[in-house]
Amino acid sequence: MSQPKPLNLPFDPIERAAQTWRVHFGPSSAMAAVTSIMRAHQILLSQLDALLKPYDLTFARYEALVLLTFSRTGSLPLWKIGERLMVHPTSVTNTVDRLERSGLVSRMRNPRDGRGVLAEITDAGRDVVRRATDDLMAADFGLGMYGEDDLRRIFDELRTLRVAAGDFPDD
Amino acid sequence: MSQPKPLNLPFDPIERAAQTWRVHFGPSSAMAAVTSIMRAHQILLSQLDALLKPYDLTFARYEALVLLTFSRTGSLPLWKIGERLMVHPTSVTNTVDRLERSGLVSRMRNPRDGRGVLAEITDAGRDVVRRATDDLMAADFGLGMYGEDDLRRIFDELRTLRVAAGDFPDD
DNA sequence: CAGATATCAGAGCGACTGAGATAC
DNA sequence: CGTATCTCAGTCACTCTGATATCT
Repeated sequence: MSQPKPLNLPFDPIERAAQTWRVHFGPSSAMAAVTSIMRAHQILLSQLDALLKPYDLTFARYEALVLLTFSRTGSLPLWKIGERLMVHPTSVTNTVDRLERSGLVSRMRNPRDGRGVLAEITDAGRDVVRRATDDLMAADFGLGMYGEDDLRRIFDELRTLRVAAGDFPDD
Repeated sequence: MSQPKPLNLPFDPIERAAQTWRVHFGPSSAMAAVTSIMRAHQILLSQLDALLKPYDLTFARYEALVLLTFSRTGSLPLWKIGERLMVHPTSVTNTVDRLERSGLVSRMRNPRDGRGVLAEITDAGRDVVRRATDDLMAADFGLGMYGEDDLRRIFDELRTLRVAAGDFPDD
């Protein structure tokens, strides 16, 4: 992914688009917000992937590893990984393939359900998670420009969207 | 892209991850915020791409078309499209290829700079933009659950990140 | 049996690198 | 000349669909 080129425009391209939008089509705050989220995603993913590159991880693979670290036994059925990370079953297969090839997890039959497969984190996997997490936390996940209040506000604000999308009930 | 599966979990997977994270690694608000942005991006992109599918457009291609609509002459050099949309030069070539194959834009030599190429929107392109924009606005860009204030707050909050990433100066 | 859990093949999308053509 | 613009070839990551095998 590399660094997201600094761009270094003399103006805010999203703000400019929003102004022009207003003239042509009308209200543009939704368009500006959606574009901001797209760009924020792009910036953050670039930074995180760059931080994780030395460990031969992507953010998606890192998240899967962390999830396994969190489980009591260090292993989880693939379907549960997909559920928690909110990704497609075939993406889980792919992610676990890649982690297994790197020796960070290993596959086992699920003794409690013959249909299923468990991904179990290896010692090497635990070691990589620990070091990668140190790096990510040192970099504040690319969000070092925000204070605690801002971070919580971003989370809360986007939670509304996730609830509306049907991710989970609003309590 | 289709609808982002409603997920329908009985709990917020990001909140749960943040709680566990706190126990294992410490403060987790940055991790929760970053994961929220990732998920928000995924939800919105799915919805927008689904809305645009009838027009054989992706959101990236739609943005390029809109940009051309906004220009005085209906045409822009490719490098400028890349600058405004914040995407890689080869991605612009690819996007314009796809739009050209669909007959929505056409390429011309730049009369003012023989090195460059202009993408010019066609009548068919203008027609598609108009209809697609109607649909997107009717769907509030997938952000209908927010009010004006929320939308502006989201934009402002994420602007800080874009400035810090070097996209443009903070005035 | 129907339903759940993977996996595989194949496609699309977008991002990138590196090399090259062309024009300024 | 060096620089800027664009294209091409190739790689990679992620996502999805549709089909299949296996097990409950």
